[in-house]
Amino acid sequence: MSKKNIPRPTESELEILQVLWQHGPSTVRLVNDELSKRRDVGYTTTLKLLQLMHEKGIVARDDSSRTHVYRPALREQETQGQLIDRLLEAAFGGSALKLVQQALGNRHTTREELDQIRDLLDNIDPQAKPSATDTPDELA
Amino acid sequence: MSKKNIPRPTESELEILQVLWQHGPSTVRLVNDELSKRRDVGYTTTLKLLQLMHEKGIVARDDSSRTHVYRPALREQETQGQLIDRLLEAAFGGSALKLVQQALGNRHTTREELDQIRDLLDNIDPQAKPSATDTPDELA
DNA sequence: GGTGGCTAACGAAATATTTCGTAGCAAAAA
DNA sequence: TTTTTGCTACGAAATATTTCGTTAGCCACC
Repeated sequence: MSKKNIPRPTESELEILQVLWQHGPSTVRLVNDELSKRRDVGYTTTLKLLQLMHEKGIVARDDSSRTHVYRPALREQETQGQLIDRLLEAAFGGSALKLVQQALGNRHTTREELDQIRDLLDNIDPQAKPSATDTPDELA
Repeated sequence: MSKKNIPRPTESELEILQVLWQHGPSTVRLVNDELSKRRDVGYTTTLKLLQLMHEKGIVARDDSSRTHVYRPALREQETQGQLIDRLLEAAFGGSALKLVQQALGNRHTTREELDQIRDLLDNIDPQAKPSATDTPDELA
């Protein structure tokens, strides 16, 4: 029993998850206020969504007091990872390279961010030299 | 009139688009055969999907002969770019950096791919040295 | 010139997603 | 205590997505 029921948040659900990830445990009111900053959405719509997410196990809730408090039941990184996997399969034929190229290519990215990615690359593969000769794969 | 009706392919539609991008103009039969390699899907299901995609303008078709031939009406790169934008907004709060970190971090990527990404980075920002001092932004 | 094999066109069901209105209850305010 | 306010639960509509069955036409072949 490693990974079975992988919840697949919908777009609306992700919107809410982001609020919860960012603000921590929140009431319906708070979540709705946040969503309302971006678009027009009714209170009961947000409530219903949170209730459905609760049923699906996407969020947990504390209903000990009259005003319930919801919190994410999915970890941000893990969820993001799954979403990338989905997109990778759905649109990039599984090639992470293409995805990254696309993400960096057609987009305005600051030099600072580019540097951070370079650091990341170096951490993933400390052997490889940035741009010049490759280290031989086999050790004699 | 720059960008208005941006078609948003569903997951099934993307599956089909990938086949078309990969194989070029194709008959329903061919598309369905490809899809069938991966999962169980009826011929008329694929047909219907292609017809709907045609209505939506996601694919174009040549129906001059009895057996229609479909081809993508969306460019692969452009579509992939939009999908990344979507995901960026939906799950990463707009941070391309986080997305790339996630894409590269929790995944098995070959050294070759990592090197290609390094090249990409150098191309995007030819000024920056891989890790050392930054070039001053302003010219005196 | 009838039959079998393909193909497109519909119509429709099953499911998933999004959005609210209404009702009932509890707590706070008047 | 009455009124007002705020919250949850529930039901249901509107829409979008996925999946097929059925029907009818075309073509090649026997």
